[in-house]
Amino acid sequence: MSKCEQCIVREFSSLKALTKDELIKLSDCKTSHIIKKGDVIFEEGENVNGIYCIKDGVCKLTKLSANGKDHIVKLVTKGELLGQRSMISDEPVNLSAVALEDMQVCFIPKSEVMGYFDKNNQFSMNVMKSICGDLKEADDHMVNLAQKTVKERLAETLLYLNDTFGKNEDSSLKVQLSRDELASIIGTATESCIRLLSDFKKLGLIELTGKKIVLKDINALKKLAE
Amino acid sequence: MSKCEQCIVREFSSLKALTKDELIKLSDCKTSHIIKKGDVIFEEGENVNGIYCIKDGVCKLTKLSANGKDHIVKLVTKGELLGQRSMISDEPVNLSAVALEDMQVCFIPKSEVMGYFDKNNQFSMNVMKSICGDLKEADDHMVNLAQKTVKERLAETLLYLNDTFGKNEDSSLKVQLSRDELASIIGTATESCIRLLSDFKKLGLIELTGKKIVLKDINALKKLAE
DNA sequence: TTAAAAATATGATATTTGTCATATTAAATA
DNA sequence: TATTTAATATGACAAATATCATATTTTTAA
Repeated sequence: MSKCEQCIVREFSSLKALTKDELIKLSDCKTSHIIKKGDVIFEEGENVNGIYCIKDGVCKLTKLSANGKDHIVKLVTKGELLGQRSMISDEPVNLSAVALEDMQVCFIPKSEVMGYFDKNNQFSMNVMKSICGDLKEADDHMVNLAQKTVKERLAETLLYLNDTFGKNEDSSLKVQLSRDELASIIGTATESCIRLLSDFKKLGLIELTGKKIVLKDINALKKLAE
Repeated sequence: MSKCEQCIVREFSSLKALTKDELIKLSDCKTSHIIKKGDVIFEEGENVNGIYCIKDGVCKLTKLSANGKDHIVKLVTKGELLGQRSMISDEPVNLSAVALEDMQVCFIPKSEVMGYFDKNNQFSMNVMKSICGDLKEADDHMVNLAQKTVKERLAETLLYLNDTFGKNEDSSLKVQLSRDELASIIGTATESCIRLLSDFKKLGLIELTGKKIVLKDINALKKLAE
């Protein structure tokens, strides 16, 4: 079993506050998992009873809406934690987590994590800050959904994917989303999303090759996103 | 200066975890304020450096969008706290707070509150749970904005106002919002909001008398909201 | 490899929502 | 109270977006 001490998740997440002793104990109680693209890590309504550390890969957090469609609330990538809100609220998770690519994750049981809250104030503060960051992001996202047009949201989302997850060697966006998934981030019909991508292509803003998307004119996209 | 011990805010908020000693100290360092309807408590981008306790009244939390319109992210009422996220993140507030009716609030400086985090674990957990609740609410709200029609969102918002803030003796909604404010909760143009209210009235779902709104057919509204 | 299934693309059209113009009513204030 | 200003209301129209149909391409799996 791999040690937690040099893990990328420890480096970037709230877990960076853990002491040597806490890390050794953590190494013993965690379980490692390989998740295949498309696999469900947990589903809305489930009792997860712990948190997941993402060692590698990206997943989407989705919520089923009343009309039966999934909405993608957030993308989460390596170095980040999953399931904190649910653990703290002591409630079932309110979102589903599905792998967008092959992933490596570790699971830490709730009993272990709750101990850190009691004994390690810095850890508590880190978790709080991380959740506060999510909340601020959610507020921003909300206002965008309420006030911006679909075109603006698409441009913004493409820029976000570029900034957050970077590019492949062929300079296409690293995170590959289906048109359907892209539509469910920006909150529109799949056809509308496809149509706007075609428009962007015709305007020379992007290049489309199968699922691959290359951003050709970042400045123009920024203007479109306002 | 009034004591914090019997205050409604202490009863319902994270502050319920404070000890007798902490409460006595708190009574000394807090400042009380009367806020008039329409007054700004704080503005997006400001450094607040503490939290507000709402003893009485309701306020709106708004965020300016790129197109210059305000969006109402959340309504906050007596017994609740304001400014927690900003204080924990150590950032300017990301939302403005404006009184919807006359309010009584107390301000507790950051230095005082941060001390509780170090010494009182139950207080920390309470704050975390409260912010986690906000985050879950924000996720729900986000999906509604992305997936529901304006009509569905209006019906849902009317029901929410009824459930959360209750009715006056004349059975009209207690929180009085202008059509403009209502529109900026549901994320639509003021005229569209007005038009849909008229439709609801014609269908016998609500009654309109000036600013007053009476819900006549809750079940039909529930069906409309899905 | 080939057939079947799924994803992407595009046209035609309907519906929803926004915008602008203009009444009408209510509220503020001189 | 009278006058001004702001809020509410409604019509006419334009723009944005969704829906349905269908073609094309890509992916999956027999």
